[in-house]
Amino acid sequence: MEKRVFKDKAYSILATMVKAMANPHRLEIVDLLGQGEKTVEEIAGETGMSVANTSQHLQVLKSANLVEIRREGNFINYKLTHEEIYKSWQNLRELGLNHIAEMEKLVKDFREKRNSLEALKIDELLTKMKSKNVVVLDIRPETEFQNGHITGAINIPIEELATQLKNLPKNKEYVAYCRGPFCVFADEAVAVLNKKGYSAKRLNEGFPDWVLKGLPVSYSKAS
Amino acid sequence: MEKRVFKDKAYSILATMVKAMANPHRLEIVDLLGQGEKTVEEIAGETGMSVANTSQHLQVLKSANLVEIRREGNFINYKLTHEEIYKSWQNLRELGLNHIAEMEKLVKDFREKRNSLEALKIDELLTKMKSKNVVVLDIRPETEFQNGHITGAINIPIEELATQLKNLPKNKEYVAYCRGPFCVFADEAVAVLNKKGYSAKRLNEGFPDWVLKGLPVSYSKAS
DNA sequence: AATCTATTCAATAATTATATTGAATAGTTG
DNA sequence: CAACTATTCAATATAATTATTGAATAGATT
Repeated sequence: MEKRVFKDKAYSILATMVKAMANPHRLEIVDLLGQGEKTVEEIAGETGMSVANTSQHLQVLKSANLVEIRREGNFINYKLTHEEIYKSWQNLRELGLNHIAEMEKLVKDFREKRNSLEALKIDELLTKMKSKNVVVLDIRPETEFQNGHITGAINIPIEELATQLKNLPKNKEYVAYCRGPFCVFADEAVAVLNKKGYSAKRLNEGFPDWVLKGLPVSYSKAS
Repeated sequence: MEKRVFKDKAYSILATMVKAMANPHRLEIVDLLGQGEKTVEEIAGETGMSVANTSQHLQVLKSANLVEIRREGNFINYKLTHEEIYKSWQNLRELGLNHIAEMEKLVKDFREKRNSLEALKIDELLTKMKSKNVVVLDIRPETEFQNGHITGAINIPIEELATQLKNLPKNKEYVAYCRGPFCVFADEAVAVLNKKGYSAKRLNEGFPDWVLKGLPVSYSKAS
């Protein structure tokens, strides 16, 4: 095969894969599936899209082999085909967060209103976990927590936070995390906690980022 | 700002960036600019595109802040705005190379014909460089070599290989590298060397990958 | 200032991507 | 097997992407 033909094919194959990611909805789906498998309906619900549109975007991801399905009764569960796919997304996400001014401003404005601007990096949390009496809060839905969570974290889904406050002593330091930098459960939790007089910050990254760093993870069986 | 609005904006900003990469020609340009800055004409020449089309694609990359320009007389030099951009490309490239069957087959077929299938990884080259009498050949054009190369490598641009053979002893082991996995200078060099009875393999990765690993690099001034 | 040169722009045509709607399908449940 | 449910498909309209052509521009050279 000739040189130029080879290159054209190589870059085309890769561009096809990149194109499959090059859409806001599909990036959000990839981000969401970093938590584990989800049904079409769940994905539609989380992303605010219609089911038909969600399905169509999932087909695009599936054609590019970025996601695969597992049938379970009437439901079809989608998941990422490889962990590396989340890694690539994470990489692109960091590129945007670090170098697109518009992106920085968007996150800053959003977090300022929720007192969650002063966020911790994973490395900073690790230091705190060793030396301080810090409580790590997982603000994701219960099923995602059961699927895997930071070892030592306690699960308080955002809707339960208000009623759980009475069990949280005020003399501790709180770090809230959820799915990733664009997951706002943690921001909402920090807003509530700070308002009630707690010392709370959010973790910049989310659970999948913790996993990719090879840090300790625990699971809990559904009851 | 409302939750959904925030997410829509965040994923849209990132999708705009990813879209800027989601094209075979633009991926090739990003790959090429990993070697350092190039003029529009040079990029057009290397990629086999018309100058007008190249310019148009460069505008797309520039709008996304992936590349920036430096004027020099009549010429405009394009370069990547950040090293992380190459890193993201590298990441996507590896994803494709490892998980797209079509991609694996393409590379395998191409290299089999050139006896360059048995390629070394950077880590393997490092081991060899310590213990063996290996000669590292940089097959890129002279200007790219001068801009930075693997410390200890000698530069033999592909057109000069035939005439330089007389200076290469046959009792050594040769490892040829160029720009990256899709750069075929190294494959061509390996094909020539093996045909002439040398023991030669190509390096899987290219010079930018060596740099991103933080390995030793040398420069040479233009004469 | 006139000419030259590298690059960009504008207009076009062809192709591809997207969201919406409602119908079709495949598997489950009664 | 009929009814149901989750998902996919097909058709449509609108919008975005791409390569080509030739003209325009901005800076350098004479």
